[in-house]
Amino acid sequence: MRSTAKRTRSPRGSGELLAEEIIEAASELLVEHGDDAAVSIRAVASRVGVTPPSIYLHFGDKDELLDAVCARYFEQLDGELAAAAAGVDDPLERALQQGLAYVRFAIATPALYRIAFRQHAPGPSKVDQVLSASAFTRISATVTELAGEGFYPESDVGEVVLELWAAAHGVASLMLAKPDLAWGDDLRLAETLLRAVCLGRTALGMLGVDTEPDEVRAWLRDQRHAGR
Amino acid sequence: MRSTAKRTRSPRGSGELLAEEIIEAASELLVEHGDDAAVSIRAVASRVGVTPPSIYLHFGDKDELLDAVCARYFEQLDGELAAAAAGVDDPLERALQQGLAYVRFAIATPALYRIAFRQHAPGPSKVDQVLSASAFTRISATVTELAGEGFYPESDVGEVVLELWAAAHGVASLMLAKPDLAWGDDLRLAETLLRAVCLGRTALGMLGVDTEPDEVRAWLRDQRHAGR
DNA sequence: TGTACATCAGTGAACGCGCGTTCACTGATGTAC
DNA sequence: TGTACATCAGTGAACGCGCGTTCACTGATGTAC
Repeated sequence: MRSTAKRTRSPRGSGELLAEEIIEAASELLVEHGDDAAVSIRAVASRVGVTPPSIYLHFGDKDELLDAVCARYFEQLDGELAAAAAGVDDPLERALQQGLAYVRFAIATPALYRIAFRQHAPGPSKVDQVLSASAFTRISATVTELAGEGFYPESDVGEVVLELWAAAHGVASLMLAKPDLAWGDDLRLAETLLRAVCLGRTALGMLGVDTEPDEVRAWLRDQRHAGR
Repeated sequence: MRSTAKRTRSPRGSGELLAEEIIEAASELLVEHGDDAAVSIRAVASRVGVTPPSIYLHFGDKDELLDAVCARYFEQLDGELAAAAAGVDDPLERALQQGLAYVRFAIATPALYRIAFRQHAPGPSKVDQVLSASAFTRISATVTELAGEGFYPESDVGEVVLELWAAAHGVASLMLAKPDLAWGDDLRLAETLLRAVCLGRTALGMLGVDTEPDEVRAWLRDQRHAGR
């Protein structure tokens, strides 16, 4: 473990500086090694240029540090989503772009993404707070706008948000876990999937097709026979 | 770690028996503790009623053991998918049922599911072989049948399979990672998502709507205005 | 039928390692008088 | 202006632990003659 040059002692007022450096160092270790085994208290301390016990001046234990890393990661994700949405007026297109930005962000930082979704103790955590205050809210806003335009009933917004998230998460996560599958060169598959989630229910709903399997099937059969 | 009663020595011919017992013990540890940290060579050996070095008579190292556990898990998944498909004649309904069975299986065994998707060394592994020989093939068969009925062009089958898998994986994985979100009581959300993936592209395709964002948007606007 | 031997599933003890965390400590900096 | 003191960011050394893995070994079983 290459240790960095000795850092100069923080000024009196705030050790917040070191806390930031520690989070940064842990994130970098994850990005560079692509493996959470690379993140030990010792490795993080060494990269910051500080001794291991110093970490405990700023974080109660290792778990708290990892939580902070994830919280910061979700803040960055929110930034990416904001950037992807900037200047995109149509809410449908915006939902798509945000979904794609999500997938891009995830596959660019596999180890961080994986650790951000590690299981943690039940109950409210800092990570969940940050997440629901930023990225989640941003997606919700877009979907709410879609609902406002009549794409879905307002009461479906929460559900649609979860479906979009699940779709984006699914494709990103699976691409990371099984990179040898035929994903194609770009994110076209992700795009198709996200579009199906955004529009599928709308299209069916507008055509007056109920979501009951039997009715969907019957409708599709009719369509097929009519179309031939 | 409670150790089990001493087991009797395996008969001469095959130590395959112990290998099976070891895989089983490791799986049980994952299910019971819900945490991969609970699976150590020592813990597995102790549960089988054997000393740690015995494990190495059957598996080259810990990673090989975990691979075997995952391979077995995917075989079981295939069994679940088969059971879910049994007696369901309509391929659309079958795709839906298989997707739901996938989600149910995953959330019933969180730790196993998580470890089955851990990152492993690139290149062909036993896990991937098993997976592509069983569950993956089973889903492909259903989707191929859908294509045969005209739901998609044959050339889209591979893509649709990945989309279905990503959707099922996404919802399962996210439900496990963020159980506090508003998932509802049953798998209705998963069902809606899977249906959107199965039907969304079909519905749009049948209506002659191209998948280009602009055209989709225009079409939806028309629909909305016409419908009001 | 009896005996020497090969086989091989499993043992017992130990290895070195890196881990998270604790604790008494240092020493530079700011503050009170 | 000078001095004693409080503060507190960071140190150095060590703790106990459980881990994966190795290695020489045992002892029951089957086989050859």
